[in-house]
Amino acid sequence: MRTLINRPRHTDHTMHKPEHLKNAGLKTTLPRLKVLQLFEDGTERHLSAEEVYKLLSDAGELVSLATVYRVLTQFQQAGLLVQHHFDSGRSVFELNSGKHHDHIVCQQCGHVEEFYDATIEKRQEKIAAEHGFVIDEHALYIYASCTKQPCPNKK
Amino acid sequence: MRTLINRPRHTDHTMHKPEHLKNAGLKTTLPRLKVLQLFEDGTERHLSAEEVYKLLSDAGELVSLATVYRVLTQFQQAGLLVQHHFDSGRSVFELNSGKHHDHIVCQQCGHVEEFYDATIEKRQEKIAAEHGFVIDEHALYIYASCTKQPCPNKK
DNA sequence: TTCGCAAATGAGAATAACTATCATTCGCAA
DNA sequence: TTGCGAATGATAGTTATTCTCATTTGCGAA
Ligand SMILES: [Mn+2]
Ligand SMILES: [Mn+2]
Ligand SMILES: [Zn+2]
Ligand SMILES: [Zn+2]
Repeated sequence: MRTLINRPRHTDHTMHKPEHLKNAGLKTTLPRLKVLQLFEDGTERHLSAEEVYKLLSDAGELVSLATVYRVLTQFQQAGLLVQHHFDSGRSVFELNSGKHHDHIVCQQCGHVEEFYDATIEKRQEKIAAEHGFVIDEHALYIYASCTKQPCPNKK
Repeated sequence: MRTLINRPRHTDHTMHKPEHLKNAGLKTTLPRLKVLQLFEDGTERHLSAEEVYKLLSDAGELVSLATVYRVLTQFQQAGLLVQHHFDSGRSVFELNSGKHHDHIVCQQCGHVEEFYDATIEKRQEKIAAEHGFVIDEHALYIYASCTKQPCPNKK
């Protein structure tokens, strides 16, 4: 996982956070910056509200849980984050890369792999059309077990 | 949807409910029979715990909500029912037909269409294998809108 | 048939993951 | 700087589901 040290300089492509918030029509506040920072650090791609709260708390960055929930929802509505509903019972968020993808979730360690398959995507459209529907969105979750035992992703 | 009228006679394949429960290693109790009956009637294929509870209550068949939850979980573990997690926030159950299928959920009316696509299924296996995983299970939910307005399934 | 008793149920308390309320604080435009 | 509407924190409230425990029930043994 990449660290924050020796981060590349700002460019049109890598804006810093305040710009992101401005563009999303959200005013620049400390809690919003901290939450966004966490996702942009990229250490963990898929985070639940509780995890965001814990990670910030552990880093001495206190943001109330209510605010974490509010901010995550706002970011998702603004298109900064996308939300997923894994079987775990709580939703997880990730930075919106602009590229749709689906997920493989390891049953041993919870590790998440991403994939995109054009064939599957096309077939879905076809199936929906055949049934008289147009797709708003879809979710494909593959729950799987690592073939290399013990699971190398398990820490 | 198929009706209960002119149901075929019992055969090895179409057992009546007490047999189902016996086979599943569950003792034959009134609440279990009532819940199973509801699903075997086939009027509604995909039911949440709350819906099962309401349908039974409305029919004068009182079964406590706690028992409905317990029984649904037991049936699912016994392989009589399968459980799905639509985006709604509550899980729904359906009779285990033995034939895997995925779902299209209408965003207008909540109507659920079922489909099976061999191409998608095969691709999933391939993708999992490529990533070093073997699939335990998967869920593909297509959230869609009816192209014929207004939605003909909306009651 | 009737017993005995482990298993199942019902009523309601408890939990987990959110969501709403509201008094206080903060960001920012003037 | 100041003023004020938006954002936050603390906490109460919801919703879906699970747990606890006193009471009832299914069913094999007698
Ligand atoms: Mn992802
Ligand atoms: Mn189905
Ligand atoms: Zn996809
Ligand atoms: Zn499938």
